[in-house]
Amino acid sequence: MSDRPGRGHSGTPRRIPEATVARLPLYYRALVDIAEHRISTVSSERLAELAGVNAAKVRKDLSYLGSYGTRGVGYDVEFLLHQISRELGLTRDWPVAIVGVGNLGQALANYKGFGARGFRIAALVDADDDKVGREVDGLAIEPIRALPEIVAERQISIGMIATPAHVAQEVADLLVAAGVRSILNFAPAVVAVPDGVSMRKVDLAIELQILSFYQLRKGGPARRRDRAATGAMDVEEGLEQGLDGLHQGMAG
Amino acid sequence: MSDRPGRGHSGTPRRIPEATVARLPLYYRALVDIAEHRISTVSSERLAELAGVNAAKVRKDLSYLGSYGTRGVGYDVEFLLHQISRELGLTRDWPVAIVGVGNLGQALANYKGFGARGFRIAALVDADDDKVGREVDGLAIEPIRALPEIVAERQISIGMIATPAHVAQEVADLLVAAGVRSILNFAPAVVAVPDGVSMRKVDLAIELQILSFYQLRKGGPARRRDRAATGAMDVEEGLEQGLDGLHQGMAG
DNA sequence: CCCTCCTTGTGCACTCGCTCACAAGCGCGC
DNA sequence: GCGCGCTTGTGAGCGAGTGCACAAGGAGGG
Repeated sequence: MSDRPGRGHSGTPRRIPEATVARLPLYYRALVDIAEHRISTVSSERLAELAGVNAAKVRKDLSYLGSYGTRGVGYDVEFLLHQISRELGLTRDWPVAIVGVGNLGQALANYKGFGARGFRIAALVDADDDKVGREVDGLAIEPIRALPEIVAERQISIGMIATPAHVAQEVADLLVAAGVRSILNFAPAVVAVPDGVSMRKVDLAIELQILSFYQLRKGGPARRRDRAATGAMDVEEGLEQGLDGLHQGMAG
Repeated sequence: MSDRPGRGHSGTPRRIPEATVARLPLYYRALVDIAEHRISTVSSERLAELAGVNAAKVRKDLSYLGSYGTRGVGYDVEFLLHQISRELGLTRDWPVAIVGVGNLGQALANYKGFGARGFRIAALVDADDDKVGREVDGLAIEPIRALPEIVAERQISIGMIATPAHVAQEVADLLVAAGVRSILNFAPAVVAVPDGVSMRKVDLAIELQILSFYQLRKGGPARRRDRAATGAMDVEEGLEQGLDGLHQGMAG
């Protein structure tokens, strides 16, 4: 791993395309799996398979980070894992605040998949005074008027909006005013943020509508279901053993 | 996504680009808002503003559906609403099955935003026999081995995977084998489906990692927070009234 | 009936991302 | 030491999506 050819400066080596950034977490996840199997080297082809993308894309994506592979051999799993972690900021602690502790907010607070990657729920905030003081997963719900102090004192960098749609913009404004620069919006509403603030949105209803669009073009929901010609029997034969596996594994 | 949008030549007037399909739900939502205000006509510019996109894009997107506008006037709100509803299949009933009734599955089952658009939770399925029989939001949890009958009898067309990652592929196979052709995957795992089955995924951890990537490039989480030069005071002045509004509106 | 105003619909140029194909380069065996 | 096989890294071509700018064309007033 000799130093990168070209500018070996502490800043960004190259500009990483947005599409690549969105795939880095997939590679990260695949690499964690591989590392757990005590495998020390992985090819772009194998990594592509595990991440559900194509091999050329993997190579090009990884080349944006630097020349971390060895021709004829592949990528060192641990080293690549470290590089991607560093690039994504997964070596740090990222305190997160959840605004709106309804169904979704509670589910997010209880979700165990975050902490492992360094995303730690550091605050639960709600405007409903009846909810304030209640605990969810060991964390007390706090009033939204305390947001500025909470954000400042706990160094909160990411805010999640899990409120009804009609207050999403107000909540976003409050988060921005408090100093939050990254927002993940779960409310089904268009939310604008000023320059310098990142916003991503997750909208379940939209995903369903996209699915229903394509399902319509397949013959609609009422049409008689004919087996897909390819692979139907394979899947069906795997059904029994699938059930066995599920009973052990699926904890919800 | 796995299925190519262009393949079915069953009477589609034009092929609608995938990017446009993904925006139709935004227009739909904006139009519903407009219709509630008793406004009968809307321009592409106004619609763009409400949907959070650019006006030329709105016009091009809508032109794929047909020439539904009137030059010099705009679009008829009710008519356009009807056309988009029809295109997205929102005039129909779409029974949905949720597999995996943990935190996320329960939150999805309780979420009220679906039914209004025709997406009705018709089944809750889990592999854990201790959960079977319990009710969530008035719907009993059923054993996963009953999935084939459930899907067939209730005409279920969409399946949501809300299980742990390591069983997501098995659950997807079971859904496909049972006849489901549209899947929304919430499990943080790569899931492959055969041709003819649509799959979309929602991964909260990935969204957070993307946010943290960009936040790192802004100066990182530990840096002292300096107010954004532009607009900071405006936002802050709006803070008090924002709180007032929130107390009335935010029900969580 | 015509003219003007307004907004739609779209041709065009540009950017971004994807895929292919292949040269470059590393390790290993002979 | 040398070639051989394997895998990376990347240049080039291509297709999708975006935004501009403008022609096309209703509506309404004079």
